[in-house]
Amino acid sequence: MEGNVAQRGLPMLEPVRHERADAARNRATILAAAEALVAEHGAQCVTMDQVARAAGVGKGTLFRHFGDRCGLMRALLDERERGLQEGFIRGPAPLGPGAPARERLIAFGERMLEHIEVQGDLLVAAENGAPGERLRHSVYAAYRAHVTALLGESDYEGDVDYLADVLLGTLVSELVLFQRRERGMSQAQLKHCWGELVRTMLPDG
Amino acid sequence: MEGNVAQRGLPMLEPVRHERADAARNRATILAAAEALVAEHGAQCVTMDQVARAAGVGKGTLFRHFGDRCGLMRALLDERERGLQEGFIRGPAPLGPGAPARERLIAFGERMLEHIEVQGDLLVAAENGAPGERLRHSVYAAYRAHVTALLGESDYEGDVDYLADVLLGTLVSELVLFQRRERGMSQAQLKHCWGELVRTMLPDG
DNA sequence: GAATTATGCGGACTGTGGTCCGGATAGAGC
DNA sequence: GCTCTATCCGGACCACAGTCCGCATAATTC
Repeated sequence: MEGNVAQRGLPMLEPVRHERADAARNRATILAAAEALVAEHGAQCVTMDQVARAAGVGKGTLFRHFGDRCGLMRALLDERERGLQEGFIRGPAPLGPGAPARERLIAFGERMLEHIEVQGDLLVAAENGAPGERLRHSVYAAYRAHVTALLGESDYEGDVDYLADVLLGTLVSELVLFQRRERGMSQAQLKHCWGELVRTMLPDG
Repeated sequence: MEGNVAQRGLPMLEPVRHERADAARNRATILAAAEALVAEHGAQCVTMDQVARAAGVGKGTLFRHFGDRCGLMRALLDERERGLQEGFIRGPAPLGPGAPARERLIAFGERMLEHIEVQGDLLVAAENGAPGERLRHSVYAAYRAHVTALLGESDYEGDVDYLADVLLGTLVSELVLFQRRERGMSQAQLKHCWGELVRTMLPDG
């Protein structure tokens, strides 16, 4: 697990002893097997036993590497999620720096909606853990920090931390998928509504 | 289960055959047992087997009456939740009719925050079901209809259905409990932020 | 390359939510 | 009261997430 933490770029106090070669091999095998199974059956329908069997690995190995089901799903999302964050932090405007905060925020939401469009079921599976776990997790913290920073740049006068939670609540994958699939809203509509929402909250720039 | 539906006041096409006496007795016994267990151990720590044993009833009975764990939790919340809805619909202003839409909306959120304060864990347990189930459920639909109606009364120009989801997303018990317990926000702070949020979205009355 | 140790492995095991179905029984009709 | 049937009951059963621990082995040290 520590090896994994190191790979994810999370803070660490001292060099983590590198993972044993067989462990690294197993992690890769598991991820590949899980990815294939998810692609074939959908994230909701893949069981941990299936993944273990497909990877030719014991269940214990699976859980030691990824902690729990959500951890495995997050690991599958990890690469693409890091790509997202790159775009927010260092990518071209309006997503990245260079545009006014309001435009960046709108672009952020639109990007997230696209992400949900593609990774929806996986996101739901990854967020579907113990109560509050989603909010405690570093991915949420990163998004929140980004939104909070943008709100701080703007001339919004209220509590930016609170508003960040409000805005991110709008982009919860469970909700967005519901709006898309069961309320029949198009992605364009959702993007438009998001834009209007942000414009209403941040009237100028 | 149909008997339950009738009790809850949901739409029904024709008179539901009344529930057998033993079934009604069992439902009451189960609810009493569940309430006691939840009061003692907290909703998260109560298992369905425990409830069945405490009620002196088979597991099958439990699940036939309440569908699943969330259903049982919802049933425990039911009475108080109906009280809430009464207050919104027919209670005194500013919660009920008589006040301007914006004031009613603010009062609505404050009332919900108080509800979460008291029933938090039970609410989380009740919402913690299959993905999207929460949103599909009639309780959410009722809240949403109420908020949508209030927004419709106001002079808000955007998509009121979308805004209703946004506002209700702010009042998700998982999020509120996180803000209260792990972010150290007071209830007064949350109420204040909610009020500011609504005032920002609906600048005039 | 032998000995030692930390790390990883596997799969049996547990706890829990949820299903199923043979048997019991309340209530209706007589 | 007797019969009949729709409804309900109970608990054995299943699926799945997650744990545990004795065994295997990669890495390290000499």
